[in-house]
Amino acid sequence: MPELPEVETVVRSVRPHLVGKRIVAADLTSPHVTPGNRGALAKRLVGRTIQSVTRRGKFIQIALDAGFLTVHLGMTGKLLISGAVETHTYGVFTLDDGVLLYHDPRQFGTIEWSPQVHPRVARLGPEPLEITLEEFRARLKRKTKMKSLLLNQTFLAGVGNIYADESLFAAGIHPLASAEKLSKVRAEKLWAAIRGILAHSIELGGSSISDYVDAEGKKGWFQVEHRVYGRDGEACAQCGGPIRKTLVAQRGTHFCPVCQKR
DNA sequence: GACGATGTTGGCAC
DNA sequence: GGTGCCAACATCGT
Repeated sequence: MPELPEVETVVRSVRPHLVGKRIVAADLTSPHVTPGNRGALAKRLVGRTIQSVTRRGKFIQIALDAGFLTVHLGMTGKLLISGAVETHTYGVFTLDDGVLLYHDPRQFGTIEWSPQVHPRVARLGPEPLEITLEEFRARLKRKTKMKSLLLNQTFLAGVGNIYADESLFAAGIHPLASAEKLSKVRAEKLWAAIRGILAHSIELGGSSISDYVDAEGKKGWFQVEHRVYGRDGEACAQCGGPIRKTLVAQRGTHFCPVCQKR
């Protein structure tokens, strides 16, 4: 589900319900989502006050008056500020005013506490909406395929499968194109495409592919703007030829063989 | 019912 | 530092 625009949307929707609230109870029930001693984690959280909720890459950082609660939604994670406890609800945070639920059928997501900024967050590359063109170009100097590089969170933080495919299409770059051989002009096109697409998606509340919703249960609408992702066999919006789907870096990769050159 | 695919990441072998 | 492959897990479509 969640790439940068979806996580940003979740953060914006959950923030006003959390900041300033105190955690009075935490019920954690998945060894995958909350590895280690869950009882000890719950105990550590009780009594803490939430100071801020921010996004870094695809991570949600909840700053407490002692340490950080870092949430990654994995493929199917959801944070909800209301609703019932269901089969795949693996976190229930009772607040002095309200509740925060974590729901994650596949349990690829994680909720972890750390005294400082989480090491997984510390390792992330720059934010795509903040990086300068100069720095972006400098970071392209790697012997790898563009699709793989865009998925690498140490290159840029927050781009996933959907936005990698959409950005490459918008810039007219083949997913297998070599990163280090990208021309100056095409590098700038890609830099601008990533920014434009992520920003536009945030405006539309992200992409709701299967059942993605924000913390208040609202769907996003950027999926209707997808030009290649999930459009295998459909006509390309630019040339009318068929969009193709292949496998790159073990991930389904959608592109237009006519509009995207290596 | 079996099989393959799904928005993510990490570990392993090479 | 790369790539390729597999792993975690549940659900849905063919």
